[in-house]
Amino acid sequence: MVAETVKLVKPSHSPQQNHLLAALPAEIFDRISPDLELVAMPLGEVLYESGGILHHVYFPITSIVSLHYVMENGASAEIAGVGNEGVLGISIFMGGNTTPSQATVQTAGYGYRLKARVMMEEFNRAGPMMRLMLRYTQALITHMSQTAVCNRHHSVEQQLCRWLLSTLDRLPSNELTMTQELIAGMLGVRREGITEIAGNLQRAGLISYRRGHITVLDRTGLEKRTCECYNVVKKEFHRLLRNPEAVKSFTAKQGVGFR
Amino acid sequence: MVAETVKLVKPSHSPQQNHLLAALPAEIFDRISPDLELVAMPLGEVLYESGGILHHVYFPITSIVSLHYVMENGASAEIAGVGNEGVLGISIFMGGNTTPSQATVQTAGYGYRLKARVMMEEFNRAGPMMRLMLRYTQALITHMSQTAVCNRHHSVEQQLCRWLLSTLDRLPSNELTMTQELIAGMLGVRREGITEIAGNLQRAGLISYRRGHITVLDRTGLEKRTCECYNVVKKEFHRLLRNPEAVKSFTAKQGVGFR
DNA sequence: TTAAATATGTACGTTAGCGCACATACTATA
DNA sequence: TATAGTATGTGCGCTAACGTACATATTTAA
Repeated sequence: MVAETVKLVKPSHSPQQNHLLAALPAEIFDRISPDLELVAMPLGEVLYESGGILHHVYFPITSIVSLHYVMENGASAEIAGVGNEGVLGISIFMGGNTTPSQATVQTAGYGYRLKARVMMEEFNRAGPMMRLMLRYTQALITHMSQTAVCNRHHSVEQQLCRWLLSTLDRLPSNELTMTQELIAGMLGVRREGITEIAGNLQRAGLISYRRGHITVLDRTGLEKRTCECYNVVKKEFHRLLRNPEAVKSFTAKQGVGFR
Repeated sequence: MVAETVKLVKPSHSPQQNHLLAALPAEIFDRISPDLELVAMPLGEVLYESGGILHHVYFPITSIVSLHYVMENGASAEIAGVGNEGVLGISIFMGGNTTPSQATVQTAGYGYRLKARVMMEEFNRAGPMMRLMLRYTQALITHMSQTAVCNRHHSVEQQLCRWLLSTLDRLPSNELTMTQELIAGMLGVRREGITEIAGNLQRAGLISYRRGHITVLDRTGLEKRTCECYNVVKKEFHRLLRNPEAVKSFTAKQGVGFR
């Protein structure tokens, strides 16, 4: 009873909060778990620079990281976001050890990291860890592809709704701590554009916000205003990482949670 | 002498024309080569539909295939192009066996295909074939990422130049057989826009074209007009698939050609 | 040789989003 | 509680790209 109270007051972090780690068969999880290192991931921290060598893979649990590319003129655009459903540093096992894109913490929080060497040892067993990582990478490819299409064809309003929804999917509450300036940077659009659209959404009763905080009031309403891209990506993550059939192929135990 | 003439008149197709196949160590190539099937890939052929199950991987040699997503309203946009430097059907080994995107032949030609089962047998040896495929996938991820960024920030003229250059990189001559309508479809823009820009490029002496054919006259000129994306992707392919260090890790013999 | 189909050219009004210049409001710290 | 720093609001002209509607070439098939 006492222990339970303590848990409630100070909920301890657990690797299981990351859906990929949670999906590993016990045997594998136990093998890597001594090497899992809980790390704080403060807002703005750069996990890896463009072209920089990666030393760890990161499994976010309460943080969200943005994969983006910074152009020569300083402008940038998000390629994909990664939260508790995923992992950062795929180029470690895919090969090359570095990418032209950058990874920056977009929502502060915690995550677990694993030394590149440890990940590679496990990956090279060519077992469940490898299959899980490749499946996640395939899902990430869908995410990136859809971002490309979305950037081409959809309005900033649709994209903002999509971004809000997918960020929400990775958070425990319905409040995001995020300035409009930061969101504009993610989407690669003007801050003023976000201000205007956020105002519209607020007037429509879908969100409410104050300086640096956005609360989603009507999720369904946002889903109505966003483009098909949100659902395409969500369904594909679900299919690849939770679907029973898919899961059977890498572990007989359980799938990867994805709300 | 006679044989040589015959060769010149009717140059036979060879799996080595695909840079990935050419990069495989002899032992592995010999093992899969009986299963490599030369196939014609006519313009417009759909290699796989959105959501359709893949039965083969395709290694283009003279053809170019466009990976694109078709939206609910029928509009579409290219995510990446794949020619003799690559392979189609990565979701076979990445997992999931299907993707929301579609693959359509954009430039008619030939390619070799391999049954999914054969590819998987080789991939599952977790040797050079696996590492080569993962490295290629990593390069493709960069390509897709850059497409997303490019769609967000760069002008249609820059994107057209980029598209012409990367298509040229996969062809033996400097002439593309391609209507403006098709190009517009690839880029996901209006046909009239392409007409106008192509006119500009022609007046500037960079290209010349007639109904369904475009000849690049001044490659350097196009490179000056395109955005950084072209070079980012090109360098990354080179680094991942030709760089000696990279190559050493999957074969002691040779790298993957990429002009 | 003609007709039909397809490809390219041109024009014109519309619009989403940009760049810039500020005004206003909130928040933290002195 | 003043002040500086940061976030948000608003307006305005500008431009790239869009949608639409045709005109004019060029190729293929009848």
